[in-house]
Amino acid sequence: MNARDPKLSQRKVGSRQQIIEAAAVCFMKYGVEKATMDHMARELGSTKGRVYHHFGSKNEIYFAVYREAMQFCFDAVLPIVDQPMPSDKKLLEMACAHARVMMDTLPFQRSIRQGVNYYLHANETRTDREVLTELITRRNDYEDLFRKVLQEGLADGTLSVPDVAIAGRAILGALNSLVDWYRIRPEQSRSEQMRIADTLATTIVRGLLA
Amino acid sequence: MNARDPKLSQRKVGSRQQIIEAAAVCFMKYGVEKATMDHMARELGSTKGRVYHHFGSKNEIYFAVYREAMQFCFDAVLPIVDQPMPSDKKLLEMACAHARVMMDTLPFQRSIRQGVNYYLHANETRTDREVLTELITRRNDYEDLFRKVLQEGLADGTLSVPDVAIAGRAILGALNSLVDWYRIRPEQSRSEQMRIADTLATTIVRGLLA
DNA sequence: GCAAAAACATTCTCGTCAGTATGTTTCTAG
DNA sequence: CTAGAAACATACTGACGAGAATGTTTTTGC
Repeated sequence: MNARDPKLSQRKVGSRQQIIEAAAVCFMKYGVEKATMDHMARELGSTKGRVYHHFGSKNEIYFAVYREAMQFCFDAVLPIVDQPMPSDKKLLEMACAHARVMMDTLPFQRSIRQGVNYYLHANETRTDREVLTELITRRNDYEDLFRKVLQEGLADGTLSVPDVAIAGRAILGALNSLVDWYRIRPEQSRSEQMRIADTLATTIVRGLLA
Repeated sequence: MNARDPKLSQRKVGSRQQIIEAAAVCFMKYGVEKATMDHMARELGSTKGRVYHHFGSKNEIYFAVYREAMQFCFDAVLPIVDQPMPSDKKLLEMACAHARVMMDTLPFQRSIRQGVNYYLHANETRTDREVLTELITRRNDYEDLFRKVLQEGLADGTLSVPDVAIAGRAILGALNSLVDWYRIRPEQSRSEQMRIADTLATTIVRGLLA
């Protein structure tokens, strides 16, 4: 499973990371709530003790998964935002990048989309709620990237929508739906994956009319 | 809560229906998994006994909620499908109707979107799995309504998409996202609700380009 | 008006799972 | 080589919730 890294300055970090990935897989496999600490441990070929050594609670793990999921998104989309480009083209590229991230990091994205609602109504501790709202804020910042480009598009005349907020929801709704219906198929080539992302993004941006 | 119906020819049916509605509300309020039988009973101003008199298990209730949620969708969209109309216009109307149903029956729709993943990986009984796959089939039939109109639109030249399956996913993904971000506001007028549905549907169909 | 059946209430059991306590191994510094 | 700390493993507990068992009331057929 883990190649013995001789330069283990931080064995700890590596182990933590392994746990986060195993958790994401379990969240996807069993559902966020049904996934137990023992599931994660087994996924790691290990035991609960290890998990609780690095994380204080199941919530804490979920939050870590959430944080990383969002990071994946930012890493993929932010570089595009910074490029000088007509807004319509930029939006298309961002949408495409987002779609690709959804597929590439499916366990993470699936987890956070399942879990938010769960953790929202839970009677967590004060700090838990604080962390959660922080993460939601971060997600909001991410979605703002799309809304901002829409706004720019209205200004420079390359885009046209009746309502930026609703259009933003539509875009992300369509893109995020990938985590519900996309299934990883081993025989599916990378280029086929790209085609799906591209087709989806294009369809959303240019609409359905002839 | 419930207006005493003097013409209680079927008290049973009424009681069952009450339970289903209460369950939907609880599923939304607490999340599908966290919602307990006691929650539902309390929502009804009653006890678990009543619930278990009408339903054999929590799963059974969830399935009933699912069934009804789908029925709402069919009832809203099927009449439009049968009307003679250019495909582009028909698609727009269907999308708009679907959006309205999402808002009007929010507790139901939210419940089923949360729960599917949950119940998918669960180690239910044989019949539970059968019922679930039947419901999923039904949902698929529903989504086919949209794909079929897309296909028609390709034929009659009013619509144009690179991939019908993906376009269908995009439409429904965008529309269904409503249950995630739409919040019922008492001060919000019905017409404002309609505007949201209309704007969303229009945005999806005609795209974002200027 | 009266059985008996349906509708509902109350109490208990039993399994599950997050979290804890404590034991054991592996690393690291001196 | 060795003490102590970090990284794990193992065994346990405590709470909670689904569903069953059982008791009580209300409805309906005759």
